[in-house]
Amino acid sequence: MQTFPEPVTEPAMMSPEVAISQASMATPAFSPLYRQIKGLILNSLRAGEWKPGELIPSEMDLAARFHVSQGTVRKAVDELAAENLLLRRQGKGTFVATHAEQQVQFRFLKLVPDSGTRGSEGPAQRDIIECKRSRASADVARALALRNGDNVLQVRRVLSFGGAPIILEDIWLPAAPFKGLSAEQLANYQGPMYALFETEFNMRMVRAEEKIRAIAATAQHEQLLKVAPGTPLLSVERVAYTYRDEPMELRRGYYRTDTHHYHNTLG
Amino acid sequence: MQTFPEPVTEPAMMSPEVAISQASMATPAFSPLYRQIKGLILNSLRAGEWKPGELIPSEMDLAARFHVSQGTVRKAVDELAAENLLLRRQGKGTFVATHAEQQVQFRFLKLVPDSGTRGSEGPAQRDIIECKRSRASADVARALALRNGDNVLQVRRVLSFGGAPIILEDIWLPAAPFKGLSAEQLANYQGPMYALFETEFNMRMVRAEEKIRAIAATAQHEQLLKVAPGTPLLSVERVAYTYRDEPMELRRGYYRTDTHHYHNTLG
DNA sequence: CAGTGGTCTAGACCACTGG
DNA sequence: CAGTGGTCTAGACCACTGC
Repeated sequence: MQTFPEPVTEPAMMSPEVAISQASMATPAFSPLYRQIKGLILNSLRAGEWKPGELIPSEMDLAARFHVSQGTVRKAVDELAAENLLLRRQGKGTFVATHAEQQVQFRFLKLVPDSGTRGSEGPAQRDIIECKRSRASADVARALALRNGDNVLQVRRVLSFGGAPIILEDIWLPAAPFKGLSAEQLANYQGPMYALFETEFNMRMVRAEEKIRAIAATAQHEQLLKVAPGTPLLSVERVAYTYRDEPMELRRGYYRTDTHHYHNTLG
Repeated sequence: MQTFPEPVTEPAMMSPEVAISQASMATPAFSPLYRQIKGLILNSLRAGEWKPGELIPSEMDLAARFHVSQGTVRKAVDELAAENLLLRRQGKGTFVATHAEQQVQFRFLKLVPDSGTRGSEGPAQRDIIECKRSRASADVARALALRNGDNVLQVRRVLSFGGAPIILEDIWLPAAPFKGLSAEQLANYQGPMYALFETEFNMRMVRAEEKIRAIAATAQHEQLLKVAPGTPLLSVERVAYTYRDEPMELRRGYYRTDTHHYHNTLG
């Protein structure tokens, strides 16, 4: 494997996808070939060459396209699959992962009922309390890598399970990429909000970081979650990132934990 | 690769390590060869053939021992390394993972200061409040797969960072495997408690599940954590498991989250 | 320098899916 | 049945460690 320009055999007429070797490099950070291939596949995902839910080319095709062996492509795809960016299905092919799949309805929601599994209480009820344009406060701007006062969309909603309000969420999104998002759209859409982001705004949330605290309910919590004054609530602040590792959503969740709990596995 | 008895070439004189193929099986759950090898390596870990921190045989040696190719051993070791049971170090070899390493001092503790990284406040101070024998209550027995009233050791301790008490922990351990554990031993030991479990009781904690809730501080919390009455605290109930997937520790932690938060990454 | 894990290849065959 | 991902092998070479 050496440095060479893309021969442009047939794959459309895009992508400067050249696998760069480090033959004569002075070892300034060695990067194996499969990682370079991984990067090229990632670029195609970022560029939208294959959209969420779609089938990507077979390993053999990708191997031919990048002029490497199937094994090398395999290792690249392995890593992307481990990061939940791709989904392998034996006999069918490799697909771009999506939030719209039934199996992983609430991939980022770790709150589960104390007894039974999620879904045992029936489908979640989602009520949009409000959806408005506003200006980013200092902390919202910092979390989303915006400037103070930049336009943001602010959504507030309540999730109920088995008829009882359990979660209150405040969500902030940069206004530009989510132009046109409305309360009606949110209310009518069936499926996870992140799936709507994918199909309507071409925004795929790939990863998130959460900071969890215990707080006392304030007046607005008491009203919307129907809890007594001062009830301890779980405060879950989440920043979600896209393919490009840009922060694209800030979400502050307030969870009732009298009948549910946040579940986490430590490897 | 077929069914065959272990030739006993040289590796000591233990282990019935036979790789079983499924040549004529009616496909009742297909298990690839590398998973069988993984199981054999796991057995050696469970049996204590290699102890935490020790070097295990090279991939070539293991391949010869199991009569498979290096690539197959590699895949087995890859999975064990991904599960944090083994640790690969290029040029040196593969080691049995341990809680005693500096890099991963608090592998299971996800509480971090709001500003700065863990350790920025200096070393943690650990005060053992009590260490006593008692009998398992119904919920403790259930969590540890014991019978009601079985003997357990109960430890209570406070962790302080930067001089301030932040965490109160109640820990339950089955009495038999941890016979001899004392408050002095806990107080004198430098390093993570799980490292002490490894070296003194041959108990390696491999995995844990946590249930997180928000609760209001009670009288004992107020006193030991020096918080005002009713302060919201994070309640973290952890069950830790060994190599054999047996629950070996129940730990109820109460975290102050006014200056710290529980950090979690969602893949 | 030898020994370790890490990468890359080429080829054979297996398990699974769908037409 | 052809096409996909999944497994297994054998061999060559590279990057890193320590003597």
